[in-house]
This record gives sequence, C-alpha cells and structure tokens, in this order.
Amino acid sequence: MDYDARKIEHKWRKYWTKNETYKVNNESSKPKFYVLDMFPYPSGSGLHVGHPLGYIASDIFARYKRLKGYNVLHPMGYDAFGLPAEQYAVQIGVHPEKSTDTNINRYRAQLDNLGFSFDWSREVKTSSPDYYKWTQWIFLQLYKHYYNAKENKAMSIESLVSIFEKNGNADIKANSSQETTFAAEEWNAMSPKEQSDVLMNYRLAYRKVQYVNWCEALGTVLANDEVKDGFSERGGHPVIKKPMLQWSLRTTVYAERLLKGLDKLEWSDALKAQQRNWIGRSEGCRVFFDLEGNEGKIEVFTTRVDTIFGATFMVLAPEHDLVASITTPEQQNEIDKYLEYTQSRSERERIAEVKNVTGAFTGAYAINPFNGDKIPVWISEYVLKDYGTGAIMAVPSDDERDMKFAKHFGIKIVDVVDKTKYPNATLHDKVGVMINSDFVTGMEVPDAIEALTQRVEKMGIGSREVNYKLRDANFSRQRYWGEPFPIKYDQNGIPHPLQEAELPLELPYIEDFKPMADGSSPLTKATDWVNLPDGWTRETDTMPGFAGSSWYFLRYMDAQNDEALASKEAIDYWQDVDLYVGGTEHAVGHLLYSRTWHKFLYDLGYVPTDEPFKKLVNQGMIQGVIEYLYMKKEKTNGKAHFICAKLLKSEGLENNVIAIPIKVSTVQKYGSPDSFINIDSIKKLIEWRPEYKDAIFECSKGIYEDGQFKAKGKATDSHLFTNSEVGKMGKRYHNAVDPDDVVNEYGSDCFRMYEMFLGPVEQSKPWDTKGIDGVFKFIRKFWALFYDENGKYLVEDTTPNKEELKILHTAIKKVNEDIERFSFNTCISAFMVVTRDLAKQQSHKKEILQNLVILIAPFAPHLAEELWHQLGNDGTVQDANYPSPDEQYLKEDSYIYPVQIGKKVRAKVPFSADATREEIAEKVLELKEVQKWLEGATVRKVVVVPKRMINIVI
RNA sequence: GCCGAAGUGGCGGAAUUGGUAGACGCGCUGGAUUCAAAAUCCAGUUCUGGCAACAGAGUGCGGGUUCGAUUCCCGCCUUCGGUACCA
Repeated sequence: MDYDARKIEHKWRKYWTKNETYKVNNESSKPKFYVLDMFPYPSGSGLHVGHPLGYIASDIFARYKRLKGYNVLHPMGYDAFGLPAEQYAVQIGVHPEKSTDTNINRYRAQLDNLGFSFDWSREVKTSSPDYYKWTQWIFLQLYKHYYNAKENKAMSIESLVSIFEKNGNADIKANSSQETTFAAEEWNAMSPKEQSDVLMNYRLAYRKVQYVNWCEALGTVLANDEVKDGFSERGGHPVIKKPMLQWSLRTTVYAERLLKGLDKLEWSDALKAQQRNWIGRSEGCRVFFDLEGNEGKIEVFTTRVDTIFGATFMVLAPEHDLVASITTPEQQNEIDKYLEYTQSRSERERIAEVKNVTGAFTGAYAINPFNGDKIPVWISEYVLKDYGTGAIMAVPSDDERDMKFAKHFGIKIVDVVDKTKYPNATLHDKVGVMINSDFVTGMEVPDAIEALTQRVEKMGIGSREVNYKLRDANFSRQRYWGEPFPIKYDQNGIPHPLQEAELPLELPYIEDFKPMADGSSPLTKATDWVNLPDGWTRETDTMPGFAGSSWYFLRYMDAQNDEALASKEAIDYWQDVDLYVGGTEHAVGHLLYSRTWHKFLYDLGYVPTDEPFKKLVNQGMIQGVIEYLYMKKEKTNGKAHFICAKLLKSEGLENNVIAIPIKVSTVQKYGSPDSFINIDSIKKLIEWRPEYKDAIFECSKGIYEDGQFKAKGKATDSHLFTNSEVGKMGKRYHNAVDPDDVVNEYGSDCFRMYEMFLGPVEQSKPWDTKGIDGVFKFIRKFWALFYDENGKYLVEDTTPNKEELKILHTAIKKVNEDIERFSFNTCISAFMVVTRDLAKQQSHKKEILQNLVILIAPFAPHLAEELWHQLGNDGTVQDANYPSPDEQYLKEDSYIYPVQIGKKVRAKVPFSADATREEIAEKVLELKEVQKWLEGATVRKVVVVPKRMINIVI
C-alpha cells in the first residue's frame, strides 16, 4: 500500500464528522482545558498560509491535551463586522452581508481542508443578530453602570441615582467626568435633560465630543493609517479633524486593575511590557494655574512638580476648550492659521514629529502660583487633547521637547535641577539638586517633589494624582457594517436604552453605504428605521470592530443560548481560556479591551474569573515578498509610465514616482535584489491589470509599448528591475499564498508539519515552499516503517530490544517536553530522527510503532488515524493515551566529555556517568592526548561540569 | 519619535539553566541504481589555508564581565510589529 494523502485525509475527515469526534460536552469527569485561537476576519482574499500557523499550533496542543486526558474546548468563529467589507461594498456594490457570507464559506472550506479539531457546533459569527444581541446587551450594562471607586467595582446607575436623591453627589467616590458638586435638592430640581447630562458623566458607556479624520472628497471618516501627511492614502484628498458627539467607554476606570492583573498571567514579558506602557501609569500632581485677566484656569498634570520654577511657558492642545476664550485679538490670526494646520495632522504624525517644531502663541499668560511670574500660553500639536488634561507646564531645562520648543521660539530657559552629582543620569531620571527654585532650592529632586506636592495641596490649587496614558475608548463609528447601538433619543435629545426584550436591534438593510455629507453614519439614510413613530430617533453610529471580539470566547462556551450570553453552568464549567494563541498585532488593542470587558462582567457577577486568558502565546507572522513597480506620477502622452528601479536614481526621479505593488508571480527572481520583469512578465501583468495595456515600460535595455519592445542597442528582452520587500502577506500586496494549493499537492498532514517545521511559532518568517519536500519525504519514510514499496505490511508483534526502546523513549521525551514549551519545529526534527534511527535498525515492531503513531497524532492526525486502524485498533486515535517517557530506557553508562584546553576543544574523553568531579579532574590530566597540550604550561585550574564538559585552564 | 521583537552557514533553523556553535531539513557537490531520467539510497558540505593531518577565524557591529558568552551587561546598526477608526 502506498501513502496516498488525499485518500487517507478524505476518509478520516468523513469519519470524524460522522462520529462527531470533535464535539465537546459541557459536562465531564475529566479536567477541562480551553484552547482558543484569535478568530479571523473573513477577508475577500481567503486564508493565506500565514493564518493557519497559529491554528495548527493550537490544534496540536488541543489534541495533545485531549490525549493527555482533558476535556478540551477548541472552537472557531468569525470576526465578521468590519471596514473592508464595507469598503468593498462601496467600490463593487456587493452588500457586506453577502460578501461576508461568501468569504466565511471560503474560510470554512479552507479550514476544513487542514484537519482541525474544532467543534463547529459552537461556531460564532459576530455579525449574526443572535450573537450581537449579546454585544448590545453588554453595551447596555455598561450604559447602566458606573464605577464606584470606594468599592472598586462597577455598580448600577440606579443605586447612584438613589444616593443623588438623598445626599447629592458630594460624598460619592466614583470615576467620572462630573466636575461640579450638587446637593440632593439641586438634583431633584433638575430637568430630565440636566439629570441625563449629569448621569452621562458617570456611565461606563457615555457620550462626549471626539475628533475624527474627515475626508470631504471621499465623504467618509478615515482610520489614522489611511491618512498620510494630511491627505487620504487613497486618492490623496485633504483630511481634516472634525468634532463629533460620540459614544465612549470609560475604560480608564479599570486601568489600575488591568495593570495589577498582568502579574498573575502567563504571558510573555514583552507582551506585558507593551500593555503596561499602553496603560502608562504615572504618579504626579495636578495643578491649576490662574490666568491673567481671565476667569478660567489651566489644569495640568505633571510628574515633575519640582520643576515648576522652571516652567517658562504653558502648552495647550490645539483642541483645548480654553483656546477660543483666551486668545487675544492680536494673536487670533496666528492661532487660526495654526489650528488649520493641526486640523490636517493625524494623531500619529503629531506624536512622531520631532524634526519640525510648530506652535502658536495665544497672547494669554498664566500665573505661576509660587512666584507670580507671568507664563506665556502657547498651543502646539505635541500636546494631545485626550492625553492627561490636554495641557502641560513646559519646563525647557528638563524636557527635550520643551527645550526644542523654547529654543525655536526664543522662550527663556531657567535651569532648576543641578545634575552634576549624577554624571550618568539622563533627563528622564528624577535625580539632582534643585536650584533657582525658591523654598525647595538645595533639596534633592524626590524631596522637592514631595515638598511641592504637599504645598500645592495645602494651597488648594491641586492634588496628588495618579494619571494613566490609557484613554477612554472611542466606541462610535460612522459606519454601516457594525452593531447598531440599542439606544434611542427622545425629542429633547435624551438617550434612552432599549428594553432587553427589544434586543437584538437588527441592522437595517440599506444599499448605499456612503456616509452623509455631514459625516454622520450611512445608517442615517435608513429613515424608516431611524425615525420612530413617536418622534424619537435611533442612534445611527455603529460599534467598532473590537465590540464583538471583546467577549466571543465566552459565547463559545454555550453558543446557542438565547437566554443569556452563555449559561451560568457553562461559564462555571469552562471558567476561562487556558491557552490563547494569536498574533502580536493584537498585543494591546484586542487583548486590553477583552480584559476590560471581562473585568466589568466579573464585577456584575456574570463570570467567575477577573482575567479571561491565563496563558497566551503570540505566533509570528508569515511574511510574503512584496514586489513594487515604479510608476511616474506624471503620465507620458496620457499613458501610465513605468520605470526601472535602477533608473530612478540615475534620473533623479525618486520623489516623482508611485510604488505599485504587483502580483509577485509575474516577477522574475522575485524576492531577490535582482527581481525584474521581462516581456513575458509584462504581458502577464497586462492580462492581470488590463488598465495598463497602453502603459509604457522603460528600462535600460529598452522600452515596451503597445505590445512592442523597442530595444536600446542589442538587447532582446526587457529587464525592468522591481523593488522587493518582505512584509505582510495579503490582498493589498497580491502576494497571498493559498494553503489549498499546498494541501492539494502534499496533503494537509504535510502542510501542518511543514508550517511547524519552518521555525518557532512565535517568530516571524518569510513563506517559502523550498523545504516542504523534506517533510514530505519524511512522511513517506514514516509510512515505510509500516509498508514496503510493494505494499507489504511489515509490522510484527515481537518484543522490542533495548536499543529500539531507547530510540522510542528518546523521541517520546523530546516531543512531550517540546510540546509543553511550544517548540513544535524541534518536535518535527525528533520525528525525523526517530524514523531515521528505526529505519536503520530495520525495526518494525508493533509496540514501538503504535506508540509512535499516538505521538505523532497531534501533528499529522489523518496519517495517525489511518495507521492506528491499520495496527488493528478500533475507535479514534484521539481517544488513546499519550505515551510518557520511561527514564529506565534513557540511562547512559558513560559520557564523552569534550576537553577544552586554552579555549579550544582538544580531546574527547569518556568517563563513567557516576564519576565525581574530583575523579574526573584528576584522571583527565593523566591522559596522553591531554598531556601533549599541557607541555610547558602550568595547569591553573580544572573546571568539570558533570555530563557537560571539562575545561583545563592554563 | 515612542513601545515591543528579531538578527547564527548559500537558505529555514537547533543549541531548554553561561558549558562541544551549526541538530533536523532545503540547496549544492560526488557516488550507487538506471539505456536515460524521475524517484530512491550512500557520502560530503560554516568560512579561509592545506592533498591530508591540521591550523586559524566565526553567532549583525563595537566594547565589557567570566575558566568559558549565540546566551549576561553597556553602546550602536538593520529589519519587522504596534502606535488608539486595518483586523
């Protein structure tokens, strides 16, 4: 019998489906284990070979755990709401619901082709009303709760209202944006609108004005990464900042718990560090500065209140509320001009900008509360509205950006910290002795911080404070393809939540997905849906992508439930995710939002754990080659003009071309520095992109135009160099490799093992099929342990010898250990070694091979299932017991020590395994092969590391 | 810019706690088998010099700690990911 991957794989997939081999029960006497993958967004280009990397790893682990006796939950679903489907709809006119379903079907087929052990009866799809009913339900809970800072948990708005009614808000300790205090009588005298506004300042889901990237020409709001230098990436149209009233989640209330929670998680330190930095806790002092001739005050947060005597100017965010009221008539023009400039800047550009210092003077002055100095108030893009208080006291002597700003605008600099005592300290270190600082002069920095903080509190102009870089999450999108908010507004604009029985609030079907001219959501056009009979209106924004993905792992526990997001029994049984596998690109966004929602649900008593993901492994990205062709920005005689990458420099055209990613497969020598396109490639390119059929292709060998190649000199073919890069694999770069193609050729067991063999799961690496033959050969050699080339069954039921058992148990030990530490590439090596060694021994014994079949089952499930049955077993190999290593077969009697003499390995000498350090050190010096290296030298020291090496120091 | 990660033969990578650098695979070279090829099998393969024995160098670059550093420390360089509306 020959190894026929396709036949075997079809056969067993059918068997698994028929026998519901991967269906998981919520009740079991076995211990539970929950293995979760980050679910995919079903894009139009289907899965590429990068996606399955993590799925294969988690599948191996899930199968391994099952073989080790656990009840394993290993589900899959789709993150189905999102921007690409909507953009596709705008461009091509296919409704997102339709394209999403098409894409999901394709994904499912591709996933099925890889032999995963998913329990598909638990599939979730975030865009399905059955699912988003509960996303909306969680939103309503957020809306109906506030954060009680005394109890340190979320509590109901009703309980807050009853306190207001009795005592007002003076004694309430809550994380809120409420700035004024009121008494019970005042609360009771408020109009419904006023009360609603006050409560908005407490709700965990609340509304506030936020800025979006608005592109008038495209008629849409853009993501930051779609904005480059103030213009849209697509089309190059101007983009401005537009204020809009939007929903936010008060995620900052969980900052401290999110930070502390990290300590008990089994996540990589790198990942925890990224989350810690994102949360950005800092201890400091809030200080209010009076303004000269103005009622208002500037509120700043500073970690360096000690440097207040060096604060020679203040900087407000351009969007700061005070800007309009404090700007003097003389400065109005300059400020207006500057605001126009900052409107065009994306937030990322504003933070990243270091070369050019920009800003404008408001004409106003703040007063230093300690010495009464007048401090000019500026605005600049480097201060962000939602970051801290949106205002800083600038201390040029102790902050690089402030220093640059002061130098650029000629603002005076006062040194306040003498660091001569600390020669290695950087600006960021809080060390030094205070100078020029009135009553703190002479103090060490930490003492000065303490002294000034106390003074600020005593004077009533501020207080000690912990600040977080983390910002409240913007929860509104002016998009169609997302969850509708379960909110309606009455005639006074007061929001009202829908009743639970009214959920899900289904997304209405519309045909035109372009937003309105004012930037409001396309849902506004569904007038029948928006306008309710009683004159009320629905919220037209939709929720962002992270809404549905922040809790989906709970839904898998009980995916069909229409009474609750999942039953209490199911949640109590599965508890939390034991192993989560996904990409680092989600290191902060998704993981932080999920943790936040989970903590909220924990406060409300819906989940038993306050962290959702115990252990997390980040898989690396499989990268693709990206090939760019350069096109001149200006057309030649109305034709697109492509030019050789090597001609760019000589002709000085670097800044006058656009790089266009082209289909990698049309490029010769793609991925190398010499990648190029010849006439053949150009023809293929034109076939693929008919809009370039009239284009000009110019290289040093000649010009291709209108199907003709006009050579310069003797050349016979075009040799137009392209630019190769390694980067993301995806539709955008036309470089996606479909796993189906690989599976068709080699089978999915081979594909699974090859992806693992490529290298550590955590590492990113470029895709290359070059080595897959090696894995395929291995599988056939493995098969050859059971059948010879004539199809003769070789397995014999005789007792294995010591050598065979040692070979087997070495592999069992290695594979067990390596799976536990997620090192699957070395597992594959171990399989190759054991197969090679058994083949050498011509060993075909059942006891050995049967263990090997179970050992390989998580990696190559179809192959293992086939051989398991060929060995005469019934039922699935997935219900076998995973073999454990038996140390008695692994013992070595002696060990060959490498002997280092003067940094070089000069000899290899065997010593018995139980020889002591002293014995070895003594004996090794007497050996002939050692002595010849010691002539004329004195032995200073002999280092013996048992079972490792010997080092003779001379 | 800031935060995080990675850098080892021609290539993917191994070396788990500071202890023989290059396991395993690809590719390449030579050989066997074959009319020939494919497939398969065997041997070799870090670089430099040498017929060889052997010698020297070597884990992005520059320093340091150590008997011993791919591994720890300091300073750089390059690439990748994230940077709050891509998912």
